[in-house]
Amino acid sequence: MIDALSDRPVYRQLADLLRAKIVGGEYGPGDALPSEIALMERHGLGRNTVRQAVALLREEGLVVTRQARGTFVRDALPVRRLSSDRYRRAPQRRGSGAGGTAEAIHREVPADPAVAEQLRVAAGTPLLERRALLLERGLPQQLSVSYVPLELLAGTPMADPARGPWPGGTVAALAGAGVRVTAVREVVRARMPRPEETRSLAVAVGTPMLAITRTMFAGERVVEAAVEIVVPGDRGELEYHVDVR
Amino acid sequence: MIDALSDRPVYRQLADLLRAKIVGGEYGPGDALPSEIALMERHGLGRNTVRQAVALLREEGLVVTRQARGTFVRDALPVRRLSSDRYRRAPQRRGSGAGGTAEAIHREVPADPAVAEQLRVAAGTPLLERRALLLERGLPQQLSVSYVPLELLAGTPMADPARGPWPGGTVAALAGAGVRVTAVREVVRARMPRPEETRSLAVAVGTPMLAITRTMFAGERVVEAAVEIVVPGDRGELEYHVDVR
DNA sequence: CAGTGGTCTAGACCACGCT
DNA sequence: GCGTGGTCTAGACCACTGT
Repeated sequence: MIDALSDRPVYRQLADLLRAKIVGGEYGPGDALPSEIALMERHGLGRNTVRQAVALLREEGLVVTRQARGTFVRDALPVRRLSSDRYRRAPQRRGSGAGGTAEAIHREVPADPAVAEQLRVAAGTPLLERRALLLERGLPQQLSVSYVPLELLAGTPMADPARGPWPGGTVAALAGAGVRVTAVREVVRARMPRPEETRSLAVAVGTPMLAITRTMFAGERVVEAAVEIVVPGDRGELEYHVDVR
Repeated sequence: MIDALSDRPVYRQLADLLRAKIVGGEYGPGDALPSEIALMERHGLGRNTVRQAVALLREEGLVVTRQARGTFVRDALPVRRLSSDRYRRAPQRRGSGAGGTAEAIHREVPADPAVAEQLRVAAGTPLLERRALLLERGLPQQLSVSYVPLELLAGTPMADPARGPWPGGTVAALAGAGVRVTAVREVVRARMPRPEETRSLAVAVGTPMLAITRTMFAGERVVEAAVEIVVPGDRGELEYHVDVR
Protein backbone atom coordinates (compact mmCIF):
# COMPACT_ATOMS: atom_id res chain seq x y z
CA MET A 1 0.00 0.00 0.00
CA ILE A 2 2.82 2.40 0.85
CA ASP A 3 5.61 2.99 -1.62
CA ALA A 4 8.85 4.09 0.01
CA LEU A 5 10.26 5.03 -3.38
CA SER A 6 7.43 7.33 -4.34
CA ASP A 7 7.98 11.05 -4.61
CA ARG A 8 5.17 11.54 -2.14
CA PRO A 9 6.51 11.38 1.39
CA VAL A 10 5.67 8.22 3.26
CA TYR A 11 3.91 10.03 6.07
CA ARG A 12 1.63 11.73 3.55
CA GLN A 13 0.84 8.42 1.92
CA LEU A 14 -0.11 7.00 5.31
CA ALA A 15 -2.21 10.09 6.01
CA ASP A 16 -3.90 9.68 2.62
CA LEU A 17 -4.68 6.07 3.48
CA LEU A 18 -6.17 6.92 6.83
CA ARG A 19 -8.01 9.96 5.49
CA ALA A 20 -9.62 7.83 2.78
CA LYS A 21 -10.85 5.40 5.41
CA ILE A 22 -12.26 8.25 7.46
CA VAL A 23 -14.10 10.07 4.70
CA GLY A 24 -15.12 6.70 3.26
CA GLY A 25 -16.79 5.87 6.54
CA GLU A 26 -14.63 2.90 7.41
CA TYR A 27 -13.72 4.76 10.58
CA GLY A 28 -16.77 6.63 11.79
CA PRO A 29 -17.01 9.60 14.18
CA GLY A 30 -15.68 8.65 17.60
CA ASP A 31 -13.94 5.50 16.36
CA ALA A 32 -10.37 4.85 17.40
CA LEU A 33 -7.70 4.63 14.72
CA PRO A 34 -5.18 1.81 15.04
CA SER A 35 -2.55 2.57 17.65
CA GLU A 36 0.76 4.05 16.58
CA ILE A 37 2.49 0.74 17.31
CA ALA A 38 -0.03 -1.11 15.16
CA LEU A 39 0.49 1.33 12.29
CA MET A 40 4.28 1.03 12.63
CA GLU A 41 4.16 -2.73 12.36
CA ARG A 42 1.51 -2.91 9.70
CA HIS A 43 3.36 -0.57 7.36
CA GLY A 44 6.93 -1.09 8.46
CA LEU A 45 7.50 2.51 9.51
CA GLY A 46 9.28 4.31 12.29
CA ARG A 47 7.14 5.72 15.04
CA ASN A 48 7.90 9.34 14.25
CA THR A 49 6.73 8.82 10.69
CA VAL A 50 3.46 7.42 11.93
CA ARG A 51 3.13 10.33 14.34
CA GLN A 52 3.77 12.77 11.51
CA ALA A 53 0.90 11.26 9.54
CA VAL A 54 -1.43 11.49 12.51
CA ALA A 55 -0.32 15.06 13.18
CA LEU A 56 -1.29 15.97 9.64
CA LEU A 57 -4.78 14.56 10.08
CA ARG A 58 -5.03 16.43 13.35
CA GLU A 59 -4.12 19.69 11.62
CA GLU A 60 -6.79 18.98 9.04
CA GLY A 61 -9.29 18.65 11.84
CA LEU A 62 -10.13 15.03 11.04
CA VAL A 63 -8.92 13.38 14.24
CA VAL A 64 -8.14 14.24 17.84
CA THR A 65 -5.49 12.49 19.92
CA ARG A 66 -5.99 11.78 23.59
CA GLN A 67 -3.01 10.85 25.67
CA ALA A 68 -2.99 7.30 26.95
CA ARG A 69 -6.28 6.64 25.19
CA GLY A 70 -5.79 6.74 21.46
CA THR A 71 -6.48 8.62 18.27
CA PHE A 72 -10.12 9.17 17.44
CA VAL A 73 -12.08 10.33 14.46
CA ARG A 74 -13.47 13.70 15.35
CA ASP A 75 -17.05 13.73 16.50
CA ALA A 76 -19.41 15.88 14.48
CA LEU A 77 -20.36 18.20 17.30
CA PRO A 78 -23.80 19.72 17.35
CA VAL A 79 -23.24 23.02 15.66
CA ARG A 80 -24.95 26.06 17.05
CA ARG A 81 -26.16 28.47 14.45
CA LEU A 82 -25.94 32.12 15.36
CA SER A 83 -28.36 34.01 13.19
CA SER A 84 -28.32 37.73 12.55
CA ASP A 85 -31.90 37.54 13.83
CA ARG A 86 -30.49 37.32 17.32
CA TYR A 87 -30.30 41.09 17.35
CA ARG A 88 -34.05 41.54 17.15
CA ARG A 89 -35.46 43.75 19.82
CA ALA A 90 -38.61 41.69 19.80
CA PRO A 91 -38.69 38.63 22.10
CA GLN A 92 -36.09 36.08 21.00
CA ARG A 93 -37.29 33.08 19.08
CA ARG A 94 -36.38 29.80 20.62
CA GLY A 95 -32.97 28.56 19.60
CA SER A 96 -31.81 31.82 18.19
CA GLY A 97 -30.82 33.67 21.31
CA ALA A 98 -28.49 32.80 24.14
CA GLY A 99 -29.73 29.39 25.15
CA GLY A 100 -27.01 28.27 27.55
CA THR A 101 -25.53 29.81 30.65
CA ALA A 102 -23.22 32.76 30.67
CA GLU A 103 -20.46 33.93 32.93
CA ALA A 104 -19.66 37.58 32.74
CA ILE A 105 -17.15 39.82 34.43
CA HIS A 106 -17.81 43.55 34.33
CA ARG A 107 -15.25 46.20 35.04
CA GLU A 108 -14.94 49.92 34.70
CA VAL A 109 -12.01 50.93 32.51
CA PRO A 110 -10.82 53.97 30.54
CA ALA A 111 -10.96 53.57 26.75
CA ASP A 112 -7.69 52.53 25.19
CA PRO A 113 -6.92 54.05 21.79
CA ALA A 114 -8.12 51.10 19.69
CA VAL A 115 -11.43 50.75 21.50
CA ALA A 116 -11.88 54.50 21.52
CA GLU A 117 -11.63 54.55 17.74
CA GLN A 118 -14.16 51.77 17.33
CA LEU A 119 -16.56 53.47 19.75
CA ARG A 120 -15.82 56.93 18.29
CA VAL A 121 -15.13 58.39 21.72
CA ALA A 122 -12.06 60.09 23.16
CA ALA A 123 -9.34 57.86 24.57
CA GLY A 124 -9.76 57.59 28.32
CA THR A 125 -13.55 57.84 28.26
CA PRO A 126 -14.98 55.70 31.09
CA LEU A 127 -16.32 52.42 29.73
CA LEU A 128 -17.96 49.33 31.08
CA GLU A 129 -15.89 46.37 29.99
CA ARG A 130 -17.72 43.10 29.73
CA ARG A 131 -15.92 39.77 29.43
CA ALA A 132 -18.35 36.96 28.84
CA LEU A 133 -18.07 33.23 28.41
CA LEU A 134 -21.08 31.44 27.03
CA LEU A 135 -21.58 27.78 27.93
CA GLU A 136 -23.86 25.32 26.22
CA ARG A 137 -24.32 21.89 27.76
CA GLY A 138 -21.14 22.51 29.75
CA LEU A 139 -19.14 23.21 26.62
CA PRO A 140 -17.69 26.71 26.12
CA GLN A 141 -19.37 28.22 23.14
CA GLN A 142 -18.05 31.72 22.78
CA LEU A 143 -15.80 34.20 24.47
CA SER A 144 -16.23 37.90 24.10
CA VAL A 145 -14.84 41.21 25.23
CA SER A 146 -17.01 44.23 24.67
CA TYR A 147 -17.33 47.82 25.76
CA VAL A 148 -20.18 50.24 26.39
CA PRO A 149 -19.70 53.91 27.31
CA LEU A 150 -20.58 54.13 30.99
CA GLU A 151 -22.41 57.34 30.35
CA LEU A 152 -25.09 55.45 28.44
CA LEU A 153 -25.79 53.25 31.42
CA ALA A 154 -25.69 55.93 34.11
CA GLY A 155 -28.45 55.45 36.64
CA THR A 156 -29.35 51.94 35.50
CA PRO A 157 -28.59 48.60 37.19
CA MET A 158 -26.24 47.75 34.32
CA ALA A 159 -23.83 50.45 35.40
CA ASP A 160 -22.92 48.35 38.43
CA PRO A 161 -19.85 46.24 37.61
CA ALA A 162 -20.85 43.71 40.26
CA ARG A 163 -23.92 42.83 38.28
CA GLY A 164 -23.99 39.44 36.58
CA PRO A 165 -24.93 38.40 33.05
CA TRP A 166 -27.38 40.41 31.01
CA PRO A 167 -30.41 38.27 30.28
CA GLY A 168 -31.67 38.86 26.78
CA GLY A 169 -28.30 40.02 25.54
CA THR A 170 -26.78 43.39 24.89
CA VAL A 171 -29.61 44.77 22.78
CA ALA A 172 -32.07 44.14 25.60
CA ALA A 173 -29.68 45.52 28.20
CA LEU A 174 -29.21 48.72 26.23
CA ALA A 175 -32.96 48.96 25.69
CA GLY A 176 -33.29 48.84 29.47
CA ALA A 177 -31.12 51.93 29.57
CA GLY A 178 -33.26 53.66 27.00
CA VAL A 179 -30.83 53.07 24.14
CA ARG A 180 -32.49 51.80 20.99
CA VAL A 181 -30.04 49.79 18.88
CA THR A 182 -30.84 50.28 15.21
CA ALA A 183 -28.03 48.51 13.40
CA VAL A 184 -25.13 46.14 13.95
CA ARG A 185 -21.99 45.76 11.90
CA GLU A 186 -20.02 42.55 12.14
CA VAL A 187 -16.66 41.78 10.61
CA VAL A 188 -15.88 38.07 10.53
CA ARG A 189 -12.43 36.51 10.32
CA ALA A 190 -11.03 33.02 10.63
CA ARG A 191 -7.89 32.48 12.68
CA MET A 192 -6.20 29.87 14.79
CA PRO A 193 -6.74 29.96 18.55
CA ARG A 194 -4.29 31.73 20.78
CA PRO A 195 -2.66 29.45 23.34
CA GLU A 196 -4.83 30.70 26.18
CA GLU A 197 -7.98 30.21 24.11
CA THR A 198 -7.32 26.51 23.67
CA ARG A 199 -7.66 26.33 27.45
CA SER A 200 -10.54 28.70 28.13
CA LEU A 201 -12.61 27.40 25.23
CA ALA A 202 -11.45 23.80 25.60
CA VAL A 203 -10.72 23.30 21.92
CA ALA A 204 -8.41 20.73 20.42
CA VAL A 205 -5.26 22.18 18.87
CA GLY A 206 -5.85 22.74 15.20
CA THR A 207 -9.42 23.94 15.61
CA PRO A 208 -9.95 27.15 13.67
CA MET A 209 -11.91 29.98 15.22
CA LEU A 210 -14.45 32.45 13.96
CA ALA A 211 -13.49 35.86 15.28
CA ILE A 212 -16.14 38.56 15.07
CA THR A 213 -15.70 42.26 15.62
CA ARG A 214 -19.07 43.77 16.33
CA THR A 215 -20.17 47.37 16.44
CA MET A 216 -23.66 48.36 17.57
CA PHE A 217 -25.25 51.58 16.45
CA ALA A 218 -28.10 53.69 17.69
CA GLY A 219 -28.61 55.89 14.68
CA GLU A 220 -25.21 57.34 13.88
CA ARG A 221 -23.92 56.81 17.38
CA VAL A 222 -21.80 53.79 18.33
CA VAL A 223 -23.21 52.34 21.53
CA GLU A 224 -21.29 49.10 21.88
CA ALA A 225 -17.98 47.77 20.60
CA ALA A 226 -17.19 44.07 20.82
CA VAL A 227 -13.50 43.93 20.07
CA GLU A 228 -13.66 40.23 19.51
CA ILE A 229 -16.19 37.48 19.85
CA VAL A 230 -14.49 34.13 19.44
CA VAL A 231 -16.46 31.04 18.44
CA PRO A 232 -14.79 27.63 17.98
CA GLY A 233 -15.22 26.66 14.34
CA ASP A 234 -16.38 23.17 15.23
CA ARG A 235 -19.19 24.43 17.42
CA GLY A 236 -20.71 27.39 15.69
CA GLU A 237 -21.72 28.84 12.40
CA LEU A 238 -23.01 32.29 11.59
CA GLU A 239 -26.05 33.05 9.53
CA TYR A 240 -26.70 36.41 7.90
CA HIS A 241 -29.64 37.73 5.98
CA VAL A 242 -28.87 40.43 3.49
CA ASP A 243 -31.55 42.43 1.75
CA VAL A 244 -30.49 43.33 -1.76
CA ARG A 245 -31.30 46.87 -2.68
CA MET B 1 16.03 30.55 29.56
CA ILE B 2 14.78 26.99 29.08
CA ASP B 3 14.29 24.72 32.05
CA ALA B 4 14.53 21.03 31.18
CA LEU B 5 13.10 20.12 34.58
CA SER B 6 9.98 22.21 34.22
CA ASP B 7 6.62 20.57 33.88
CA ARG B 8 6.09 22.52 30.69
CA PRO B 9 7.57 20.61 27.76
CA VAL B 10 10.79 22.01 26.42
CA TYR B 11 9.42 22.52 22.92
CA ARG B 12 6.57 24.58 24.33
CA GLN B 13 9.00 26.68 26.32
CA LEU B 14 10.98 27.34 23.16
CA ALA B 15 7.78 28.14 21.28
CA ASP B 16 6.80 30.54 24.10
CA LEU B 17 10.15 32.24 23.80
CA LEU B 18 9.91 32.67 20.06
CA ARG B 19 6.25 33.68 20.21
CA ALA B 20 7.06 36.37 22.74
CA LYS B 21 9.72 37.78 20.43
CA ILE B 22 7.28 37.76 17.51
CA VAL B 23 4.36 39.43 19.25
CA GLY B 24 6.82 41.74 21.00
CA GLY B 25 8.06 42.89 17.63
CA GLU B 26 11.61 41.64 18.02
CA TYR B 27 10.98 39.58 14.91
CA GLY B 28 8.79 41.57 12.55
CA PRO B 29 6.65 40.36 9.65
CA GLY B 30 8.82 38.75 6.99
CA ASP B 31 11.83 38.39 9.28
CA ALA B 32 13.65 35.09 9.40
CA LEU B 33 13.79 33.23 12.70
CA PRO B 34 17.16 31.73 13.66
CA SER B 35 17.84 28.50 11.77
CA GLU B 36 17.04 25.20 13.39
CA ILE B 37 20.75 24.49 13.84
CA ALA B 38 21.21 27.85 15.55
CA LEU B 39 18.29 27.17 17.90
CA MET B 40 19.65 23.69 18.69
CA GLU B 41 23.02 25.05 19.64
CA ARG B 42 21.78 28.12 21.46
CA HIS B 43 19.44 26.14 23.70
CA GLY B 44 21.16 22.77 23.76
CA LEU B 45 18.27 20.88 22.20
CA GLY B 46 17.82 18.11 19.68
CA ARG B 47 16.71 19.07 16.24
CA ASN B 48 13.33 17.37 16.46
CA THR B 49 12.56 19.33 19.60
CA VAL B 50 13.33 22.56 17.83
CA ARG B 51 11.23 21.47 14.88
CA GLN B 52 8.35 20.67 17.23
CA ALA B 53 8.47 24.19 18.59
CA VAL B 54 8.47 25.68 15.11
CA ALA B 55 5.63 23.37 14.06
CA LEU B 56 3.56 24.70 16.95
CA LEU B 57 4.09 28.29 15.86
CA ARG B 58 3.20 27.29 12.32
CA GLU B 59 -0.05 25.74 13.56
CA GLU B 60 -0.79 28.95 15.38
CA GLY B 61 -0.37 30.81 12.13
CA LEU B 62 2.55 32.90 13.39
CA VAL B 63 5.27 31.66 11.03
CA VAL B 64 5.67 29.95 7.70
CA THR B 65 8.53 27.63 6.84
CA ARG B 66 10.08 27.58 3.40
CA GLN B 67 12.29 24.71 2.44
CA ALA B 68 15.91 25.57 1.91
CA ARG B 69 15.20 29.17 2.84
CA GLY B 70 14.20 29.39 6.45
CA THR B 71 11.41 30.10 8.89
CA PHE B 72 9.75 33.46 8.56
CA VAL B 73 7.34 35.52 10.60
CA ARG B 74 4.12 35.55 8.69
CA ASP B 75 3.48 38.62 6.62
CA ALA B 76 0.34 40.52 7.42
CA LEU B 77 -1.23 40.09 4.01
CA PRO B 78 -3.45 42.81 2.71
CA VAL B 79 -6.82 41.57 3.79
CA ARG B 80 -9.68 41.96 1.37
CA ARG B 81 -12.91 42.88 3.03
CA LEU B 82 -16.01 41.37 1.49
CA SER B 83 -18.92 43.49 2.48
CA SER B 84 -22.54 42.46 2.31
CA ASP B 85 -22.88 45.60 0.17
CA ARG B 86 -21.37 43.60 -2.68
CA TYR B 87 -24.83 42.30 -3.43
CA ARG B 88 -26.21 45.69 -4.36
CA ARG B 89 -27.87 45.80 -7.72
CA ALA B 90 -26.72 49.37 -8.14
CA PRO B 91 -23.26 49.88 -9.66
CA GLN B 92 -20.57 48.44 -7.40
CA ARG B 93 -18.60 50.85 -5.33
CA ARG B 94 -14.89 50.69 -5.88
CA GLY B 95 -13.16 48.10 -3.74
CA SER B 96 -16.30 46.35 -2.73
CA GLY B 97 -16.97 44.18 -5.74
CA ALA B 98 -14.86 41.69 -7.59
CA GLY B 99 -11.74 43.69 -8.27
CA GLY B 100 -9.38 41.02 -9.55
CA THR B 101 -9.60 38.55 -12.36
CA ALA B 102 -11.76 35.48 -12.31
CA GLU B 103 -11.54 32.10 -13.93
CA ALA B 104 -14.80 30.28 -14.27
CA ILE B 105 -15.82 26.92 -15.63
CA HIS B 106 -19.46 26.46 -16.47
CA ARG B 107 -21.12 23.14 -16.98
CA GLU B 108 -24.61 21.79 -17.34
CA VAL B 109 -25.44 19.21 -14.67
CA PRO B 110 -28.50 17.59 -13.11
CA ALA B 111 -29.20 18.61 -9.50
CA ASP B 112 -27.85 16.20 -6.93
CA PRO B 113 -30.01 15.72 -3.83
CA ALA B 114 -28.12 18.16 -1.58
CA VAL B 115 -28.12 20.99 -4.11
CA ALA B 116 -31.72 20.26 -5.02
CA GLU B 117 -32.72 20.77 -1.42
CA GLN B 118 -30.85 24.07 -1.16
CA LEU B 119 -32.37 25.28 -4.43
CA ARG B 120 -35.79 23.85 -3.58
CA VAL B 121 -36.06 22.07 -6.89
CA ALA B 122 -36.50 18.40 -7.77
CA ALA B 123 -33.38 16.25 -7.89
CA GLY B 124 -32.24 15.94 -11.47
CA THR B 125 -33.40 19.42 -12.50
CA PRO B 126 -30.97 20.81 -15.11
CA LEU B 127 -28.63 23.33 -13.54
CA LEU B 128 -25.78 25.51 -14.63
CA GLU B 129 -22.81 24.70 -12.45
CA ARG B 130 -20.27 27.44 -12.02
CA ARG B 131 -16.81 26.82 -10.56
CA ALA B 132 -14.96 30.06 -10.10
CA LEU B 133 -11.53 31.02 -8.85
CA LEU B 134 -10.99 34.66 -8.04
CA LEU B 135 -7.48 36.04 -8.28
CA GLU B 136 -6.21 39.27 -6.82
CA ARG B 137 -2.72 40.42 -7.71
CA GLY B 138 -1.97 36.86 -8.81
CA LEU B 139 -3.00 35.44 -5.44
CA PRO B 140 -6.01 33.12 -5.28
CA GLN B 141 -8.63 34.85 -3.27
CA GLN B 142 -11.66 32.63 -3.26
CA LEU B 143 -12.96 29.43 -4.73
CA SER B 144 -16.62 28.78 -5.25
CA VAL B 145 -19.05 26.25 -6.61
CA SER B 146 -22.54 27.46 -7.30
CA TYR B 147 -25.67 26.47 -9.15
CA VAL B 148 -28.44 28.27 -11.01
CA PRO B 149 -31.48 26.52 -12.49
CA LEU B 150 -30.91 26.52 -16.26
CA GLU B 151 -34.51 27.39 -16.82
CA LEU B 152 -33.91 30.85 -15.35
CA LEU B 153 -31.23 31.56 -17.90
CA ALA B 154 -32.96 30.10 -20.95
CA GLY B 155 -32.49 32.28 -23.98
CA THR B 156 -29.75 34.43 -22.45
CA PRO B 157 -26.02 34.38 -23.15
CA MET B 158 -25.42 33.04 -19.62
CA ALA B 159 -27.05 29.75 -20.53
CA ASP B 160 -24.05 28.93 -22.70
CA PRO B 161 -21.58 26.86 -20.65
CA ALA B 162 -18.75 28.02 -22.90
CA ARG B 163 -19.20 31.54 -21.73
CA GLY B 164 -16.52 32.99 -19.45
CA PRO B 165 -16.75 34.88 -16.15
CA TRP B 166 -19.77 36.97 -15.32
CA PRO B 167 -18.69 40.59 -15.04
CA GLY B 168 -20.54 42.30 -12.23
CA GLY B 169 -21.11 39.09 -10.36
CA THR B 170 -24.06 36.78 -9.99
CA VAL B 171 -26.61 39.43 -9.09
CA ALA B 172 -25.86 41.34 -12.29
CA ALA B 173 -25.86 38.16 -14.36
CA LEU B 174 -29.27 37.18 -13.03
CA ALA B 175 -30.55 40.70 -13.59
CA GLY B 176 -29.49 40.26 -17.21
CA ALA B 177 -31.81 37.28 -17.35
CA GLY B 178 -34.62 39.29 -15.86
CA VAL B 179 -34.27 37.79 -12.39
CA ARG B 180 -34.33 40.35 -9.63
CA VAL B 181 -32.45 39.12 -6.57
CA THR B 182 -34.09 40.47 -3.42
CA ALA B 183 -32.26 38.74 -0.60
CA VAL B 184 -29.20 36.65 0.17
CA ARG B 185 -28.64 34.26 3.03
CA GLU B 186 -25.12 33.35 4.00
CA VAL B 187 -24.00 30.75 6.51
CA VAL B 188 -20.38 31.18 7.57
CA ARG B 189 -18.15 28.48 9.01
CA ALA B 190 -14.46 28.18 9.82
CA ARG B 191 -12.64 25.02 8.87
CA MET B 192 -9.22 23.81 7.89
CA PRO B 193 -8.39 23.52 4.19
CA ARG B 194 -8.81 20.25 2.41
CA PRO B 195 -5.58 18.91 0.92
CA GLU B 196 -6.53 19.95 -2.61
CA GLU B 197 -7.42 23.45 -1.43
CA THR B 198 -3.94 24.06 -0.09
CA ARG B 199 -2.83 23.66 -3.70
CA SER B 200 -5.55 25.45 -5.60
CA LEU B 201 -5.65 28.38 -3.19
CA ALA B 202 -1.91 28.32 -2.49
CA VAL B 203 -2.28 28.57 1.28
CA ALA B 204 0.28 27.51 3.86
CA VAL B 205 -0.73 24.47 5.87
CA GLY B 206 -2.39 25.58 9.05
CA THR B 207 -4.25 28.46 7.43
CA PRO B 208 -7.91 28.37 8.47
CA MET B 209 -10.59 29.01 5.89
CA LEU B 210 -13.86 30.86 5.87
CA ALA B 211 -16.45 28.66 4.18
CA ILE B 212 -19.66 30.34 3.12
CA THR B 213 -22.85 28.69 1.97
CA ARG B 214 -24.88 31.24 0.05
CA THR B 215 -28.46 31.15 -1.08
CA MET B 216 -29.93 33.88 -3.31
CA PHE B 217 -33.62 34.62 -3.33
CA ALA B 218 -35.94 36.38 -5.72
CA GLY B 219 -38.92 36.79 -3.48
CA GLU B 220 -39.65 33.37 -2.08
CA ARG B 221 -37.91 31.61 -4.91
CA VAL B 222 -34.34 30.35 -4.62
CA VAL B 223 -32.43 31.44 -7.72
CA GLU B 224 -28.86 30.55 -6.84
CA ALA B 225 -27.17 28.15 -4.45
CA ALA B 226 -23.48 28.48 -3.70
CA VAL B 227 -22.65 25.24 -1.94
CA GLU B 228 -19.39 26.62 -0.69
CA ILE B 229 -17.36 29.74 -1.17
CA VAL B 230 -13.94 29.26 0.38
CA VAL B 231 -11.83 32.24 1.39
CA PRO B 232 -8.38 31.83 2.99
CA GLY B 233 -8.56 33.26 6.48
CA ASP B 234 -5.38 35.23 6.02
CA ARG B 235 -6.64 37.01 2.93
CA GLY B 236 -10.24 37.85 3.55
CA GLU B 237 -12.72 39.05 6.08
CA LEU B 238 -16.46 39.36 5.79
CA GLU B 239 -18.47 42.39 6.74
CA TYR B 240 -22.19 42.31 7.39
CA HIS B 241 -24.66 45.04 8.13
CA VAL B 242 -27.67 44.00 10.13
CA ASP B 243 -30.64 46.26 10.62
CA VAL B 244 -32.18 45.70 14.03
CA ARG B 245 -35.92 45.53 13.95
C1' DC C 1 0.56 -3.66 34.92
C1' DA C 2 0.07 -3.20 30.05
C1' DG C 3 -0.93 -0.12 26.46
C1' DT C 4 -1.52 4.44 24.83
C1' DG C 5 0.07 8.90 23.11
C1' DG C 6 3.66 12.73 24.61
C1' DT C 7 8.37 14.17 24.78
C1' DC C 8 13.19 14.01 23.57
C1' DT C 9 17.69 12.62 21.55
C1' DA C 10 21.14 11.34 17.90
C1' DG C 11 21.97 10.64 13.59
C1' DA C 12 21.15 9.98 8.59
C1' DC C 13 19.99 11.34 3.87
C1' DC C 14 17.33 14.38 0.71
C1' DA C 15 15.61 18.53 -2.09
C1' DC C 16 16.11 22.94 -2.77
C1' DG C 17 17.84 27.98 -2.97
C1' DC C 18 21.46 30.71 -2.90
C1' DT C 19 26.12 32.37 -4.13
C1' DG D 1 29.17 23.91 -2.22
C1' DC D 2 26.96 25.17 1.75
C1' DG D 3 23.12 26.02 4.50
C1' DT D 4 18.31 25.54 4.84
C1' DG D 5 14.11 22.98 6.07
C1' DG D 6 11.93 18.11 4.87
C1' DT D 7 11.87 13.26 5.73
C1' DC D 8 12.89 9.08 8.21
C1' DT D 9 14.78 5.74 11.64
C1' DA D 10 15.86 3.69 16.26
C1' DG D 11 15.54 4.01 20.70
C1' DA D 12 14.58 5.98 25.30
C1' DC D 13 11.75 7.61 29.15
C1' DC D 14 7.40 9.77 30.77
C1' DA D 15 2.37 10.52 32.02
C1' DC D 16 -1.78 8.96 31.90
C1' DT D 17 -5.83 5.53 31.40
C1' DG D 18 -7.57 1.43 31.53
C1' DT D 19 -8.13 -3.31 33.84
